[in-house]
Amino acid sequence: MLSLKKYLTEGLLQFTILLSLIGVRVDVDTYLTSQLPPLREIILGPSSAYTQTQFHNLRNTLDGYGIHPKSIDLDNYFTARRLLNQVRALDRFQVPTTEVNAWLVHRDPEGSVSGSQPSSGLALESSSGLQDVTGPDNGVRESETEQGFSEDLEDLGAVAPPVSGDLTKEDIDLGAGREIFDYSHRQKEQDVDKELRDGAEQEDTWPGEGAEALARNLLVDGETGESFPAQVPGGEDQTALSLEECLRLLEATCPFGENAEFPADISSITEAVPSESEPPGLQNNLLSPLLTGTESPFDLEQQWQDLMSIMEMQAMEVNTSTSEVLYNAPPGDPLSTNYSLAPNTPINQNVSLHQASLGGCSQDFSLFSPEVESLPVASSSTLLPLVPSNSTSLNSTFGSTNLAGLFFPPQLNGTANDTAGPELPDPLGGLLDEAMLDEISLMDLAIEEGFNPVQASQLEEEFDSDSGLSLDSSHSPSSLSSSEGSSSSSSSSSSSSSSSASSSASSSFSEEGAVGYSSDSETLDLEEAEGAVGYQPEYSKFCRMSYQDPSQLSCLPYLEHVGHNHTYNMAPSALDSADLPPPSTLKKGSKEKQADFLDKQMSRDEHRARAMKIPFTNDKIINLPVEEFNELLSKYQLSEAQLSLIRDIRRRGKNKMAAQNCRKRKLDTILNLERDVEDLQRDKARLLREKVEFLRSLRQMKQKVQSLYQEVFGRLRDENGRPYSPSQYALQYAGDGSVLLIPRTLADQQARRQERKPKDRRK
DNA sequence: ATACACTGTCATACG
DNA sequence: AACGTATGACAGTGT
Repeated sequence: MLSLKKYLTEGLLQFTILLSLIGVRVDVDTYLTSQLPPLREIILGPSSAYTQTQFHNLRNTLDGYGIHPKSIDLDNYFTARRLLNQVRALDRFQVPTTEVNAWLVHRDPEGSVSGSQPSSGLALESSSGLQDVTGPDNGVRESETEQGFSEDLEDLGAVAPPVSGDLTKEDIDLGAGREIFDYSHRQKEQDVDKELRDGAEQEDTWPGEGAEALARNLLVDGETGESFPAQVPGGEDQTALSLEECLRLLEATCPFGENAEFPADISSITEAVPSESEPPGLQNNLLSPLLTGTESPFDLEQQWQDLMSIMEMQAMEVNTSTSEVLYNAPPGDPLSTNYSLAPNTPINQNVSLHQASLGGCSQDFSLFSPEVESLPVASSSTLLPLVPSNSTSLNSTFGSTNLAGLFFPPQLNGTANDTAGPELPDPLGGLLDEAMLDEISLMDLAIEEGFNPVQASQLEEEFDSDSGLSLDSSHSPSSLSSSEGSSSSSSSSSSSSSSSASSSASSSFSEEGAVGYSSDSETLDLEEAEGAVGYQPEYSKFCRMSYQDPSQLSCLPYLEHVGHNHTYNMAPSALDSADLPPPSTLKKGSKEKQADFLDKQMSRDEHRARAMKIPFTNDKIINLPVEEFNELLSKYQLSEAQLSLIRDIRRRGKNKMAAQNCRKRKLDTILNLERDVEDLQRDKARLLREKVEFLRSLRQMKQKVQSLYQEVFGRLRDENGRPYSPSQYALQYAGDGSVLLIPRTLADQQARRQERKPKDRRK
């Protein structure tokens, strides 16, 4: 049995977790959050397999239920609902569109800078770029809750615009970003404002600088502003910049923890470098191969599914972070934001800013590689609209290549500079505005529904119904139970004492014979046993006293032993009315009603005890420790029938409490499971977000490397002052940090070797 | 009248 | 062995 139980328990738990992880969460949720009735059925009903779970295990931890779990849960849910509403309200009203706009603006310069001009990008990254980046990120994140899935969105969205520009930013995101999440909203706003200003400034300044100027900056160290002479192993010293230095800088800017891959990737650049295309087409080739190269490692479909699941799961987090999440990161957004430049598109105002930012970005990029962009861009632009429906296409998008393309604003498609700007926001905006928003709102509703209204109401019901139970405790003169059962075990104290106390209280007013159970076989014996004990008079007195003022009794616990009355649980009125004809018919009516009512609340055992004239309360019978209980019994001369009844009462009473505890435990277990599932889903979503972030960062790093590579390679000149053909030569990043210009064939061979290595590792 | 939920009780197993 | 507890199953009751 034990093993079976364990098996069931673990199995069910695992199954539940599996379900949640697989994405079946909905079912669980509906069950747990919005379908309490089924739960109850599970709990109470025959569908016990589920409940079988860890009750034994829980026993230890759940022991000592002082409070009814239902009530607790109800409280939690109501609180949660209230908070959720507040959060939502906050969301609706407090998230200014300007924030988003600001963010976009801010991003704009960065993206353009980094994307188009590697050298300048470096400088920016190291200095202002970094700061800017961190600022916006913080701001965005601040708006989100700690674990808000929006975090994901914002990160993606925020990062996306900059394109390949900020590795440092990425690093920041990945590294410190988590801790920043808790920033206050206010701070965020401030940051946003600041960013806005910065962005505006940058926008102003950037246009002024021509492509040439930017290109010149290539050799400038971002930090020192120092320029480096380039030295090429081949003896072509004409190159003005030091490849090593460039790469070193590049490396420095990419402190990624995952950079274990980095060197390989860089070296793979050589492979990626287009061999056939001439300088004009070079860049084009360069980009695509490099990006595509990374695609293989990741299962695109899986990632897409992950993203989808993120969106779903993030809904769970909404409970706590609904507002920002919903606002900034619509369920469908993670993807769209990831791959698109307009993460916050839902807000229409963003469009203009987007356009501006994108324009700049595209411009810069175009400067760098006008023709090349067509590849990635095309894929991205076409894919973006498909985001919602076309998984495969998205999958491809998710791949490094497409992602890269996504990062490059759609406008980049060849024309870039002027035209690109305005177009970008629209498609995305349309997606986000309509489908995404709808989805968001639906999710929002679903979340709310699932969590609050239904559950809360049902819990409420439970509570009410349960209050029947708790009623006992509330009604019961606590003093009675406490005093009488003073030494009783703590475990049984609350519920048992309450019930018994209530019964006694009600009994005080109940009238004999009014109860349907009076016909019990046991009652028949009562008459005989009646005479067994002879203190009726005093008992009745005390009994009345106790019922009239329970506290009194509690103050005088010893009195119980003195004035025991078989009819302890009979109300004074009950005694009178039952034994004697009602003195006055006027009073009788109201009294009878009252008595009936209270009588009905008396348990069967109480009725029986009363009928059998048991000289002490059921509470005592049930809750007294064995020793005291036996002691109590020994004090009275009780008939066999009475003793039997007392023992039954004790047994039943204890079992009753046990049953109540058992049911509470069941409910708690289910609720805990629910929470666990939610937590797991949250964790999963978080991990997926992180994964996405890493992938994105990786993409960006590769893009950056690619662009730097292009820059460096493009500046190399042979002895005759002619540029090297990318088809014949490639730059190779050596392990010692040096960069070599080697023949293409050699580079390809090396690249292939490196490709095989990881594969072998996997195997 | 029926279904459902809640509660109490019994039987049983376990510690 | 007695006692207490846990829990499935069933029945009674109320809605």
